[in-house]
Amino acid sequence: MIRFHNTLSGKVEEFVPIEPGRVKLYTCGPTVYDYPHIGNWRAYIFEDLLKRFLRFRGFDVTHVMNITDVDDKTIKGAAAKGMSLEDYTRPYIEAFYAERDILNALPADHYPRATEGDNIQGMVAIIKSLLDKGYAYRKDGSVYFAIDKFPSYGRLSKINLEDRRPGSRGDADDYEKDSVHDFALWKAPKKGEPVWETEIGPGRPGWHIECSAMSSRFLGLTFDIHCGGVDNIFPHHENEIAQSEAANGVKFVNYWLHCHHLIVDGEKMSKSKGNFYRLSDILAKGYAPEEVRFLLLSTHYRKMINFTEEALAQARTSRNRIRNLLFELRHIERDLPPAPAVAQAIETARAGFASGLEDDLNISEALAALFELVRSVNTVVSRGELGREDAQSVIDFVADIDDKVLACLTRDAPAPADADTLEAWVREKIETRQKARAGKDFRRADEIRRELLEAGIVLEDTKDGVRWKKAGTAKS
RNA sequence: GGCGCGGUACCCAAGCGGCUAAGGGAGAGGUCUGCAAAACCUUUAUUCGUCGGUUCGAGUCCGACCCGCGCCUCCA
Repeated sequence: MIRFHNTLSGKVEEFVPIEPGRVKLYTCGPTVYDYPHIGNWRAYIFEDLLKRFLRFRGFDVTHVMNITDVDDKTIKGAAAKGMSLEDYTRPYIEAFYAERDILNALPADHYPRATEGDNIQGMVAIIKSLLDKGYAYRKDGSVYFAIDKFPSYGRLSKINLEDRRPGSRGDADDYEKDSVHDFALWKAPKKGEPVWETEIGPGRPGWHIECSAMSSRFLGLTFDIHCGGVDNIFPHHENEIAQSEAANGVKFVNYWLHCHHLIVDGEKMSKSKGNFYRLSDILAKGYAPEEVRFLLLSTHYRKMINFTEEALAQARTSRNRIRNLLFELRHIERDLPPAPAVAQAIETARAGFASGLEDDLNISEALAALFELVRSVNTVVSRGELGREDAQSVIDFVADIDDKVLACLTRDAPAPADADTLEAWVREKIETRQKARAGKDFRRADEIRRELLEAGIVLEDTKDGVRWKKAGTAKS
């Protein structure tokens, strides 16, 4: 049984899709006024884990992620550079796709942009329906949603509007509304802003309406899962529910999953504090993308991650424990009959891994199952009792869950163009060192080993000869 | 003020009513090794922020309190 924490109920619930075997998933994507930061990736990697797990369990997942390319920030940014919205947002969209691939997140099936194709028309249709039904009203060319017409407003965020602290609302809009809590569906034209001529008049969409329109376009009026960061619960997702359910008269989303924030060195990431990181900043420190992904993945999605250099280092050593086993297994050549204990250990790990993730994506439990396999297999290896066949079974199992779910264990960086010359150079060094060792010239042998280490090559002297691997790529 | 999250070993982190409190890192001792690396074995919380309560039995449920944090305005 798969269970997820549903923000709507505040509880962990059994997951039952609308249509057996299929999951319709919508995740709030980037607002492309700037490059994505590592906190954004926490959310997208959580969503990737969710999607991969559902596919792992055999569901056919349709995933839609919107790209917000028209809002206050993109308009302002484009205006400041004297560019069109499209030209202004393009590099950020491209960076988002590029980083997604670097972090090995699966692409969504659709990435609708708000300004693209008929999307604005879709939004207008909902707004029109809301006006017809009396949920929305016009004011000075703008259209607002009247939240007092929608009694269940606040159900998702558990916000009682009467309790909201007076004076803290800091209305950023320059528009007049009947009630301060009402939100804009459609914004009247302003100088220097893009304008769409539509049935409800000229203007541009409010922020929330795009998700209502674009989710329904691909997933239907009611769909299974909607994700985002906790900060989206209010007002964004609350407003989406109000708009969609008022307009359509049916439930909008069955399961709302929200991930917690990532903080850096114990503090919220912000540009003014100077603790604002992009993926490229982390990679520049010498960490591999897979190590970053492992860290983002290895903390439960509803728990805050404290992103620190130490956490990154721990993610690396932790991940290396698994990779060291795979390295070891690839060198096993003995032919021994398969040990029943190994097959048993693999099955235990497979079951533990799956049941951990089934329980609201309990990644700690899933990884613990994997690490228990690592230890038990290492034990057999250290006794020299593991044969080639068993080794391959373990490799296949790890490759399988990595390929389908974790996506950060077995994939190696592409070999550099000069891989062959590197290989030859290392072989030559090892040979020289072996001669030195044979002549008990350990000082010379250690020198060579140190030289290789500085080049990022780790040597291991084993009974069956010397072997080498690339070290972690961090500078220290 | 309202809503919500968290406080489990040196660090990260599961467990959420009942066998000896998962797992990873780090530390200590041992094995292997010329020395390393990797790995294995042993070891590191009579105790789960504090104080009460419920219970035959509580990190696990209830209440109060202390500490840290997020949201309530754009934000993953």
